[in-house]
Amino acid sequence: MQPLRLNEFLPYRLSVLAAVVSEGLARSYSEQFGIGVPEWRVMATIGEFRSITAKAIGEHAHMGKVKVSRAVASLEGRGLIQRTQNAEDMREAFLVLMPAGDDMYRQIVPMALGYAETLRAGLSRDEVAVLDQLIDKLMARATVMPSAG
Amino acid sequence: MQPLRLNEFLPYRLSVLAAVVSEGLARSYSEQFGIGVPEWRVMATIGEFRSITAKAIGEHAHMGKVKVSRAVASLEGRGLIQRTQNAEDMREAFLVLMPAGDDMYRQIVPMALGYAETLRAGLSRDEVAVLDQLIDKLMARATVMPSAG
DNA sequence: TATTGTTATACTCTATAACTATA
DNA sequence: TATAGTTATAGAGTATAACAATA
Repeated sequence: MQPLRLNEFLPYRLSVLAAVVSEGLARSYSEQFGIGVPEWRVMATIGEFRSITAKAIGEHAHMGKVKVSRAVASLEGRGLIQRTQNAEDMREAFLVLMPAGDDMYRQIVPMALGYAETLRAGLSRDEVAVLDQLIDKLMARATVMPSAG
Repeated sequence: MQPLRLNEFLPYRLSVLAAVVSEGLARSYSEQFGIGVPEWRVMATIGEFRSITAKAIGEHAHMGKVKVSRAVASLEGRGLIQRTQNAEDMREAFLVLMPAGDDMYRQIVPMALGYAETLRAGLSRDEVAVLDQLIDKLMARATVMPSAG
């Protein structure tokens, strides 16, 4: 049987890397702004699109509707975002950043971009490009794969 | 302000990729063998070293002592592993796979390696090598980084 | 005093499904 | 019937610290 060395095993390596990276960034914005990963992803998505429904956020930020709903409720309760029902389909609402949310967003974005920049700082321009391609390819494979075994 | 597009943001991309990859693999062994990620990591580490303490497992598999302790208790309760106190330091115990655990391990390893192989199947030999280097570099950066901002 | 490992506590997160309102 | 979104429930996972045993 082929040996399996955990520290050379791709799924394990990706999992640990993502956890370390995610925790490093999340610690910053959770300490400074008191929000968690789901709230950050919702704010980032609203900030990116300016006005968007909960469903579209879930699709864009890889979150289920329950998680989106709870993050939205939390952000709305803190006055960071506002929802306005769509008059043409009263089931859904458009979400936008309130001034306080926009302030926070404008503080988090440079910090987050700086974090990603620092991460990439050890890589050459070519390596950065290859990294992005590799992530895309692996995502495509992993998404299509039925399951192992 | 520089825009932040979530789907181009490295920490987010790594997080989603790792989650998709990890879930695909974990679904297989959880359905077939009824173990979760911590149990799999403990078994993989014992299988790799044949005999090892809980503390060393935690260091090797990036798990806290509480998580290791609970995974070990679960695996021991199912007769998959056995612990033997170290006569030279009675605080710790060496863990080994029992026959049933070894059987399971020998079924999971080829499946897990096959999964990783399928993941990499779309990559060239060069890309695989670069990927491993990139993960190492990013891990080193992320581990050293104090926090963002 | 420090270390290995376990247990307790409270807390958070999650998955599922039931539910409301609207289409 | 189907969809957008919320709420309920229960179960799993987590962090922290307290704890026992040993060094």
